[in-house]
Amino acid sequence: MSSYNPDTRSRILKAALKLLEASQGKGVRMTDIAKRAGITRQALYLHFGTRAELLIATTHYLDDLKGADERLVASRMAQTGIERLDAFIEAWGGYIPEIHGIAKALLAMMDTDEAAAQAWGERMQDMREGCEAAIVALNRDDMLSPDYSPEQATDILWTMLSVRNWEQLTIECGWPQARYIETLKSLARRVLVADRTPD
Amino acid sequence: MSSYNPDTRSRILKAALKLLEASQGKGVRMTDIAKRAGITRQALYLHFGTRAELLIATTHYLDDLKGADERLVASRMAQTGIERLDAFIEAWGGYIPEIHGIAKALLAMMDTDEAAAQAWGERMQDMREGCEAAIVALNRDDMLSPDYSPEQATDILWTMLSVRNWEQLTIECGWPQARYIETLKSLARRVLVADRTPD
DNA sequence: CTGTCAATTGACACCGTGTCAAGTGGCTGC
DNA sequence: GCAGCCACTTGACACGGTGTCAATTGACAG
Repeated sequence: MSSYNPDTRSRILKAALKLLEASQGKGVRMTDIAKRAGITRQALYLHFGTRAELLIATTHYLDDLKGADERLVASRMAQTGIERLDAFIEAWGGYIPEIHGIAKALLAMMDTDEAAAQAWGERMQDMREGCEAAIVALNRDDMLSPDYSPEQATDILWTMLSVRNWEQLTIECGWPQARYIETLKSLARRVLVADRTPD
Repeated sequence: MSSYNPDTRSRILKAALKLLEASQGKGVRMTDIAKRAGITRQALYLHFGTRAELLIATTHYLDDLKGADERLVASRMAQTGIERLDAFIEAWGGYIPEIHGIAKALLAMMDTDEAAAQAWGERMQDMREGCEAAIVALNRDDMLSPDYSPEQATDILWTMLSVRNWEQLTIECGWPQARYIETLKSLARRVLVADRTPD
């Protein structure tokens, strides 16, 4: 279902990636990808059954390329809960711009395409686990705000770190990436970390 | 361009609204709306030039119906900055579920349709003004966190209150509406209001 | 020399939006 | 009572994008 000439296959993935990055995920058609990969549109379907399948494969390709797992796993090395929270925000927040194009394309298909919705959902679930791990670490250190249960805190962190929010702050509000990261770290602390006022 | 039989026109708007609400904005075609309004698809185009135009008209119809302006303006009556922040979050946060269906449909068109993008952008700009007013009031009371400029604070509040975030928390995380409102109020305070620890 | 197989060419179906031309039926004014 | 207007209908079609199919080409392998 996906193992013809491996050379062509990765040429397709590269083409898809480039186009999606360049156009921020908007208006990239099968024809365009084929053209850029130097094959015909129909040949695309010899490698990927549907547009959604190709897009999903592209995200995995990107993950490998950028070492997504390594980055996120690294954030688990941090000692204290707070360090871990910071490290996770840096890792994920720094990864968003890299996946933004493809993420947007997938996001746009979600409403109409079941497979796309599921694939994106899975990725978001993975990301959520990172949030949860940070919250658990915070809680272990007795530093989680008493206002929220670990689950609620996870929901909040997960929502704060959504791709849409990154889009809104950096693209719509014009924040530089560095400010995005710094502000999100500060926001997360204010919201999730217990006040240590009396000490 | 939009003034034939006013009866039919509002029947169309009602139909569009019902369908968009019922289906959360997903998969509502011109045919469906026409059918529900009791006319043909082609007749729709006698009243609204394009799907985007119809959707936009539907949002205005909804605003009138629900008294959107009144609600949001009411939040400006509050005395202190903090009251105003709370009032605004309650007003807007309470309005989101009502517009969610149509908002999602419009949101989905944004990538492909210039007019839809612009219309949604304008609405979000209006909403942003509400955020800004609350921030300014907070600042006037000397209660705005020194960590953020009024503009940055507005960006943050505006992003926190996005429809997408509401969707994620209520629909994906399963939060009841009341919890959404309460949590967002508490979040906004923690983030935007200056610490009054020493007194 | 034959078979295999990736890829090509060209055609077509499906869907949803938007357009057009000709027809229908009701109400209005003279 | 009929002429004309006008909202709406019917039916057809174009367009763009995805997905499918059949027949063909050309390379390489045994």
